[in-house]
Amino acid sequence: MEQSRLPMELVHLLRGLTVELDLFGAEFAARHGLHPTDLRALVHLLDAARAGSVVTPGRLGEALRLNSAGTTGLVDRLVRLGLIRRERDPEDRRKVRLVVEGRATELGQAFFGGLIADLVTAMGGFGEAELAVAQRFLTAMTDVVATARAR
Amino acid sequence: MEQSRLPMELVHLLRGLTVELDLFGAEFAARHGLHPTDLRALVHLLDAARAGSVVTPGRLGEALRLNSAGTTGLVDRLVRLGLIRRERDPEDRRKVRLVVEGRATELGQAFFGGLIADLVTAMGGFGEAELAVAQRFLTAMTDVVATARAR
DNA sequence: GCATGTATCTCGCTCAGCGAGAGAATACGT
DNA sequence: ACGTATTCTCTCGCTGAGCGAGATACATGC
Repeated sequence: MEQSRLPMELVHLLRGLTVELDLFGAEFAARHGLHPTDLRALVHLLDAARAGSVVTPGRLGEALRLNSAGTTGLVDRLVRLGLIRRERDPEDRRKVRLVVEGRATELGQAFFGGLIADLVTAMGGFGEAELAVAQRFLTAMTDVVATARAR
Repeated sequence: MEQSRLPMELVHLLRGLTVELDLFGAEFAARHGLHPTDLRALVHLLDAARAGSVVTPGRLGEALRLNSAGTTGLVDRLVRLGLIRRERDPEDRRKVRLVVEGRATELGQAFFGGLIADLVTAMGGFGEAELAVAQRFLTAMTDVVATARAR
């Protein structure tokens, strides 16, 4: 029988949170007729669009750990759903730019909008200093996972 | 141009953390020749085993959002990998008990062991009061997601 | 006993993703 | 310039995870 310690409880909380977020995403995806991978791609594309960076099939596939054949299939699906369109890069005509359509932004808003608002509201129950602690904590944990992954 | 606020930064941190953890899991799974679903199932089975509760194909499929056909296939894979075995429930002979083998526990240890140790070490950089804040924060965020999911 | 319900499995199918490699455009060495 | 290597994307054929429909076996209420 091991003693109940705070760190282990926190580990389980972290895992539980990711499980909930994954399920939330999976259920949202299913409700909108797209696959988990499609949603992950959408998130990546919207992030890039907000950051103003160009996404090509190659970069998208790399981010999602798909090979080129799978990536082509994914992009085909997103195009068929009217979420993105292909555009030849005039600078390097081997490349294809993936441009997000209005529908994609709307869908992203529907996905994140409500949840983000709820999360921010819940953060209202914490003081500025406490949120700063949470920030430091999350950053530290993310770094640990990223480092472990790199190994 | 919106002002940069702490809550939004925290939302992004939460998302980034789940992405890292998902990738960590996916890469571990690939390295051991199993699919993301198999790993999710393994985690669920080990959790249940630790809690001393019985898992049937029905319960497992429900937890993973698979239908009965997919669940049978999943269980077949795990059996073939030597991670679990089927056992008829003597109380209700329609049911099958999924019993984890030693290999499964070892694999779970290999998956979680190192990461958990690193996470706990990183938590050493925080005071008791700070960890308590992190705990309250994570609990609140998990509740928000769970509630949003239930809607 | 018979109908109804529950737990699991079988069958046939769809389609996401893989490996291999082709096609098209660019970069580079000489 | 010119052929060769490299880069980016797409095509083809295939495997297998997961689905819908339904079969099978056991349990339970009338």
